[in-house]
Amino acid sequence: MGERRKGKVTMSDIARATGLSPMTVSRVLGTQGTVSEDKRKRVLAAAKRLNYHLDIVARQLRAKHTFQLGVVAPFQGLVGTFYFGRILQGIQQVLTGTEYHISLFDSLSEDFNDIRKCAALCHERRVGGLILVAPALSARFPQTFANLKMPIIIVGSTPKNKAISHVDVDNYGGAHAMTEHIIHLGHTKIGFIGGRRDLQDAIQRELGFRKAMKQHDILVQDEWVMEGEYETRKAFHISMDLLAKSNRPTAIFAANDLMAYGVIDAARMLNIKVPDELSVAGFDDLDESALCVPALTTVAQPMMELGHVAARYLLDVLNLPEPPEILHSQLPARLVPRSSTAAPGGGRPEQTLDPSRFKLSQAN
Amino acid sequence: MGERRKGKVTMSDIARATGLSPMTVSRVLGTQGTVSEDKRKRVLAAAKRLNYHLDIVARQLRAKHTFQLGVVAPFQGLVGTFYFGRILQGIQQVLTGTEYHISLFDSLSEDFNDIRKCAALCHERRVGGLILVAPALSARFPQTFANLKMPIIIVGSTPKNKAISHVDVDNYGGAHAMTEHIIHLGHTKIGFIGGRRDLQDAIQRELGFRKAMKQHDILVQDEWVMEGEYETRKAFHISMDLLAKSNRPTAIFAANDLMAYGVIDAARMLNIKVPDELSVAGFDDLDESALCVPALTTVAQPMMELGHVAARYLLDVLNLPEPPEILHSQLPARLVPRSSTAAPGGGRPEQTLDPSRFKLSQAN
DNA sequence: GCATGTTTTGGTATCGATACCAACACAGTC
DNA sequence: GACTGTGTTGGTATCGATACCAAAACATGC
Repeated sequence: MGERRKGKVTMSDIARATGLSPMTVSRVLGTQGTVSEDKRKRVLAAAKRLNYHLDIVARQLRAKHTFQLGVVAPFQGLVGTFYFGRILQGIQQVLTGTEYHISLFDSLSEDFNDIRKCAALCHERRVGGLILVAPALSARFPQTFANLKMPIIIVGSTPKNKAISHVDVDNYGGAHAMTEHIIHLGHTKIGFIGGRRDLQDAIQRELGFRKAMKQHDILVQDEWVMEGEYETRKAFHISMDLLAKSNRPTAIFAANDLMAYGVIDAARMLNIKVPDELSVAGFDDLDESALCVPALTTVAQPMMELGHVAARYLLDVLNLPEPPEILHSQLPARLVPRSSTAAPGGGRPEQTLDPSRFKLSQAN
Repeated sequence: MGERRKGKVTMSDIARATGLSPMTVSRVLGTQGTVSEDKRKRVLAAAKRLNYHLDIVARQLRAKHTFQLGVVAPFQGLVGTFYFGRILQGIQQVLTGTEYHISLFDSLSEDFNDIRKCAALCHERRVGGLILVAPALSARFPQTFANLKMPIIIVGSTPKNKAISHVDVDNYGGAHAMTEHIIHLGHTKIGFIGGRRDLQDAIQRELGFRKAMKQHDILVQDEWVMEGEYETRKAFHISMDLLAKSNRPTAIFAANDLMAYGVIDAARMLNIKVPDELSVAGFDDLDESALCVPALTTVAQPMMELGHVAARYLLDVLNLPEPPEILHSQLPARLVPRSSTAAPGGGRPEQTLDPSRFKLSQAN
């Protein structure tokens, strides 16, 4: 049975083996076009017998369609993160079952002008569309890709150029909701630790905080608002200084969970009880946040859904007959109250050891 | 100057524009073969003027070489992790500057028999080689891919089939070193929390622990050895039970950092001081481990280097004229002593607030 | 029977770049 | 001038699958 050639088995080989034309074989194996049941079976049998594998490269050349979506992201700093993993999972979930696949590009791979190189690469590889995962976004970045004239969507950031589709989390709304949660608990002395002010999401979260404070006529104390760079260590230092002051806030809203951990650590060092003497809130809902002590009150972001929306949008652009509109989508962030926040002054309605700590948040 | 066609600009277009043959154009733009300086400039100028972009798909078809390396990993559960991010970064670092690129495949994308589908896919896409990132490894898994007869290397796991190359971290050695570190501090009452016993690395870490104990003639107390599933929550529960006993260990070695956090949390709940009354050690050296209080003594794994080794191996197989040997590589894990371990009984030579906490570990 | 419509099949050109071989130019040497 | 060698060019076939068109097979109506 093994009439193997040394090289690759092609459709022509099958055509020869079955006595049919290559075109008929293609119709069977390429899964389109009508072929009589009889011959279809003969072809499939021969394909199996010869261990045939379709060559996608050849198909791509002829079909002018690679069935690849490019995902562009800065490897350094993003790829190993919670966020990116979820987004990628979301994209893959949508792509599973379709013929499309992910092609990954590193937006920072070489030197600085690499953005253009990266764009050129996507062009060369003929990806059908691009998903730019970009929490920090220089203005030039999306523009360079927009010039490629291929379908494109930005995830996790809001570009200035309104002609470019994007999907992002409602950081503003999430921060606003969290601030209101803290206010409703009865706090008025509220501190805020933000992220780097050149990051879109950090800016939005701070704006949400300030807006809520203003709406409730609570003064934002400048010395209680700090920039924390989104990392635990810096937030810890800042908090040590802040909490050592005689006049300190009764609640601190950190713009991400990592920083909230730092605040909690600092409080612990200074023997300040959380949440009795200090409420702490974060943003992100990392896996650990449901599990740490005390379980962290935070804002969950629908990261996986970002991936869903982005992938579905590109598939629609590529496959629907209708001319697809530009998409500007903001997915809501969800408040997740846990036990690191409580009413000020220890009059606490919650237990210290929150039972919810032992339930995994069903975030996303 | 804009003599644009509506469709794609091809090398033939440039040939026509310059009056040269397509072959000469190819030699310039394909960057191989010798062409006189004069004509080279003419071609490059025309290419720029016409906004030419090389079509990699066409080249791939002719060259029988896609310059793609497949990276196969279970998206669910791995892609968003610290480990995977670092490995991927390592791979990309090696690939940067070469013509190769990463093509990502989800080993769990559909149903269970998908492993074969996934393998077929890699075949169809003509990837030059495969990197299987697989912390948990069924025996069938690598075998299915090995049948593809393409260069392949397994990362983060050690396959039974010795004919398949792999690169892994020396979990055994790392655990052994950590156990000795604890013993050298003076501990003899040492507990161990392992990972799931169906995971290779968990098994190796436990073996390393037991070996070191044996070598130092210290009895392993069965009730102090537990299975913790690599997660904070379970480890916390286990530790609460364990530490509440009248006869409890003076040191606990958790087989990963997440579980060590759980141990520390439990100790805190029970008012047991770390490291004065209980030393705690982990394994992984997550970013947080250098920053938490107390900074965690742990074992750093060279994840990025795993990616380096794997990618370099495949490039060598694909490009070196020599027949490349099968690679079995174990990279050493590095002991990172911090302040969560100390001599037993509070006779501690270290400060409670370790200054090293404020230095980022330069791991990887 | 013939005209007409529908479905199945085959031949051939093509996607865009490159491998291979043959042709050609220009040195330098006898 | 003829001969060899090196370096540069062009023509053509090809990678493997599919688009397009034409031919063939079959069914249906008059």
